[in-house]
Amino acid sequence: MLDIKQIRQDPERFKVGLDAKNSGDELDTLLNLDQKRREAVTRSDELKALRNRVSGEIAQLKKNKQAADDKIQEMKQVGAQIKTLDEEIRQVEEQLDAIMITLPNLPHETVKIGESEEDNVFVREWGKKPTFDFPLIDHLDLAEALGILDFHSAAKISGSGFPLYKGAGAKLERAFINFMLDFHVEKHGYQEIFPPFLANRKSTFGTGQLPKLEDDMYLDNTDDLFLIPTAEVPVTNIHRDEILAESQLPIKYTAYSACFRREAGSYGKDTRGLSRVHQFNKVEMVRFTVPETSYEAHEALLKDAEEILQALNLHYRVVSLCSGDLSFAAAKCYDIEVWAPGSEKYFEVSSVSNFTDFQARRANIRYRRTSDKKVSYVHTLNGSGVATPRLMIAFLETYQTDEGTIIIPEILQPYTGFNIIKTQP
RNA sequence: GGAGAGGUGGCAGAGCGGUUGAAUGCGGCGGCCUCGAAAGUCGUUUCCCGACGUGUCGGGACGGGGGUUCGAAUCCCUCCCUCUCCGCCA
Repeated sequence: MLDIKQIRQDPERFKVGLDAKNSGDELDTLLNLDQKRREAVTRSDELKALRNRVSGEIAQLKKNKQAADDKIQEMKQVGAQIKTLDEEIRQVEEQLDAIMITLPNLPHETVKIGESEEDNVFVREWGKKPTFDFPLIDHLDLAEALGILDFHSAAKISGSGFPLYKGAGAKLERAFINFMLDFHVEKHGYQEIFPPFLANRKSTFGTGQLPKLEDDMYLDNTDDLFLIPTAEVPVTNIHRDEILAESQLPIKYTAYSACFRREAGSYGKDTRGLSRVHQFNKVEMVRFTVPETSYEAHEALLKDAEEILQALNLHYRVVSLCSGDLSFAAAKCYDIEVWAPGSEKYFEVSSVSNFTDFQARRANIRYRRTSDKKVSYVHTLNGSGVATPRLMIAFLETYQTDEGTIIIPEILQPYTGFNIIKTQP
């Protein structure tokens, strides 16, 4: 959520920022409604002040056993006026909110103005594309031949786009998760969280999925709960409606969760095998910081995610999203794309975003400054560290042998308990 | 799912129609005391909205929403949540 006071003070800045995010220009309507609201609030407050004063007088009169009927009659009128005004205010606020909740965060000054993915900026790469002296197979053919991935059974159980891992494949998936969690806890100092996988409307609104992305989430209608599309939702909402002490910041959480996405209408491009699925596993990192340090934290978060791929010795590149490709709540975002040699493609395995005070304002997450005891909004950030399906793609394709087996790098062996994946029985 | 109890400030816990933003205690912060600390003691300690000389004034908030009333933390309705017991269940 943006700050209506800031918009009021400097509409031009917001106009420019929203344009950069290809977002509608409802600013004039918004400012008119804001004006209307403030005028009505002032009138209502004046009447309430009158009512409070006279009600006090009535109380005195009654105490002294004197008649107060004329004052009571008068206040009855005032009460009716207040009711009408408050109803008017409620309606104006409803219209105001309807616009406010659809306005995206403004892009940071370092973000390139652009339309789409095409305009994203290359930041850096790590390692290089590995070379092989035998013909490569892509992850789906590899995994099905090895018997570690079974989409056919999953389709029978649930539908298309649900992975089912078997044997060493299941163990490898679990190894990824445990390896990443331990890494972030032990090397990067995050506190581990195991959150609920279903979240209510307030939570999904707080992180910015609602209202725009409602159709992208699975909804349990009976209880009005959403299957989380990312652990960002429950973990960020841990501190919803709280005022933290500055001394508590920064807060660093990491959490594994299953993630559920309907991915409606995304059939066609880039959907082969594990590249786009309805349910996947992800280890997420979430940070809460004071505003002054959020961009430093953003860079640190990016490095925390990168180190996972470095530890697994997988080649990747980092891009900085242009304004038009930024998500609704993000002010700045890096994507990490891992190289999959069999598919000959880069796959996005991590999005690392700074939401500044946008989510904090929606979720009402604040902190009290030590210096002047004033309360203001924290900055929230998160990044995948990382999502497993595309990691699996890159991993299988990078570590394949000419015999169709998969070599497990040493760092992962304590988690898998084996050093090679051969055809499953 | 059924029955009962309850949701008040950072926490505990009063108030149950008329200066109650809210007693009291704990915690926090500041002063005094002390070489220093503890103890003691005095003071202080919520957030949101609006107006303007930015500090003051006005309004609002006692789980959320609605109602009754001149006036609601206090009465009524409704939803949510927590606890206890019963039922069901991994």
